[in-house]
Amino acid sequence: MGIDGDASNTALLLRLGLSSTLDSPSKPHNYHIPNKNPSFLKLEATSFDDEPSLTLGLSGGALATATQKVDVKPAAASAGDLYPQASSVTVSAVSSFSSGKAKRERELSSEELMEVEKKNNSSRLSDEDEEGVNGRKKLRLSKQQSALLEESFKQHSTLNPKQKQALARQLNLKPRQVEVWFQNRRARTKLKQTEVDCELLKKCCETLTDENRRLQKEIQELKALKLAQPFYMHMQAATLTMCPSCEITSGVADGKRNSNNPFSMASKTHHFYNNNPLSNPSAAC
DNA sequence: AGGAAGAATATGATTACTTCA
DNA sequence: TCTGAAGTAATCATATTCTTC
Repeated sequence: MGIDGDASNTALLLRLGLSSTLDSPSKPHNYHIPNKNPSFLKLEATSFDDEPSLTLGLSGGALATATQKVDVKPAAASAGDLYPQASSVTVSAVSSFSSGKAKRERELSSEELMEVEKKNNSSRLSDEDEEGVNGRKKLRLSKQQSALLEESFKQHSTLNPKQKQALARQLNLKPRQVEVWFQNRRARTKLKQTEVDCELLKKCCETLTDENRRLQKEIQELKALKLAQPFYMHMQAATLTMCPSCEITSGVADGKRNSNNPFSMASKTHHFYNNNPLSNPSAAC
């Protein structure tokens, strides 16, 4: 897939390049291509038809002065020998202007490339050489590598460049691979956490549903009680006015008020809910 | 054969730094 | 010299692809 994408980009850019004059790019230094917007790229490239700084000759190095990225290209090509999955090497002159590839080629610069070349005889190299350049080859991390990565991840879920380099050296991997591993690891962690949160919310939802059901039932019971209220209110008024221990004298008035407000829980609780007015009227006190 | 795991890739956003008018 | 705009590079999150088991 990635290769197809590269191919299409290549076709586009080559076409644009050929439509331009290949010599003397007039804006070699400041030319900027928004690598995240192909349509914009096309527009801008055509609008600069007479200033063809986008002519990325397939011969490679033709526009070596165009950008810093192009300077990296020969090194990237050598790295491509090591890492066949980076098949974009064949179109590196073009793809170096697209975000992902450009980044990777950037990463293969300087000391890393030296390191990569040092590793020419590593076991991984022989494996990848055998795989050829078609399609990407999936690396299988060894248990030791995974353990060390996990250990490192426990300490810090993100790496600074030095840590990344050191870890890559230690693991005999590319810094990019370490970076990718950490990115994926963070993503997996987040996914796991999301799943845990989801489970938690489900349980919470179930609890609330139960609670809601219980409260609905209670409402039904209260409504049923309310139907019988005239009888109870009558009793209540009489009882309250005669409460011997509290000597509540406002019973009648309160009783009237409460009868107008059947949801007055304080009075209801006092007289109906917590106590049986029929058995012991003064117990609530 | 089909699914899961996970490595790799693509893409967009953000930030810091540099350059230049 | 200061400043703001534009360009560049690095890094991250996220989504997706694709290989391997």
